[in-house]
Amino acid sequence: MTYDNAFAALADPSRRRIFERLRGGPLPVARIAAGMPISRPAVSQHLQVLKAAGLVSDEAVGTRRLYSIDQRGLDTLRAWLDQFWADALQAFKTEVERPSRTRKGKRT
Amino acid sequence: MTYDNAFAALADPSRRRIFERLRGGPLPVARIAAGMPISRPAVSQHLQVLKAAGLVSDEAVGTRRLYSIDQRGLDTLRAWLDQFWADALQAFKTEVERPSRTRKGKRT
DNA sequence: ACTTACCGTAAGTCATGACTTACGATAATG
DNA sequence: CATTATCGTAAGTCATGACTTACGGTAAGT
Repeated sequence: MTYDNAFAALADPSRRRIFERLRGGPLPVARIAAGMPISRPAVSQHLQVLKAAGLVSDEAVGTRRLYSIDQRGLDTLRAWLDQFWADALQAFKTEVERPSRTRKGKRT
Repeated sequence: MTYDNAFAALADPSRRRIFERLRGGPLPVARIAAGMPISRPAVSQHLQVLKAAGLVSDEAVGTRRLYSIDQRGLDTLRAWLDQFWADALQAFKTEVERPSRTRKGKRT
């Protein structure tokens, strides 16, 4: 249950952009920072936050450091959402089944 | 594509707690604020943020205001996550299929 | 009509965190 | 061995946003 960090991590636009950039596969830090409007140290700090949230993993390769997406964080988020999704369906179903003569019409 | 707001909204612990509290069905503001360590106006502000993110919807009932979970926000988040999930799988598969004779060994 | 209940908004305070520049550490290169 | 490349960390600045109290506005109750 570390979706606290996961949500907090993905709340920042720069961090989401970094994360999306890793979709194509592992990348070194300088490579990630290349297409971004912020400095390389800033990217490093963001990567640390993403790593702490279990969203990315790093691997030292020579003097470089390859970062890649870690599925564990994604799975955690998905589990949280799915739980909510099921509950929402349940609530909706309950409301629909109720006759509700005096209810105000809810659009779609 | 408003997952910007959705992630930012769920990044706050108080807001997640409010959101989780609505799993059981619609609730008035005072009722939500009852079990929380923050003031009622604070809860109102949080609800506004959640509403702007498409995560909750409100309905005026007399002098009260019932807030309930809006699936649209959840669907948006899920779509974003699923897209990532598919890409991660794709990248993994590609890497495995590559012979990689001159590659430096990647542990598992 | 007056009072009470329930809620949103305004204004102001204060902590968090997203940046920057500067520096040090390690590995490849010649 | 000296140099260069790549990166993480430290320290400091500055904006954002999460709270509070105070207030006004509408609907229900008597």
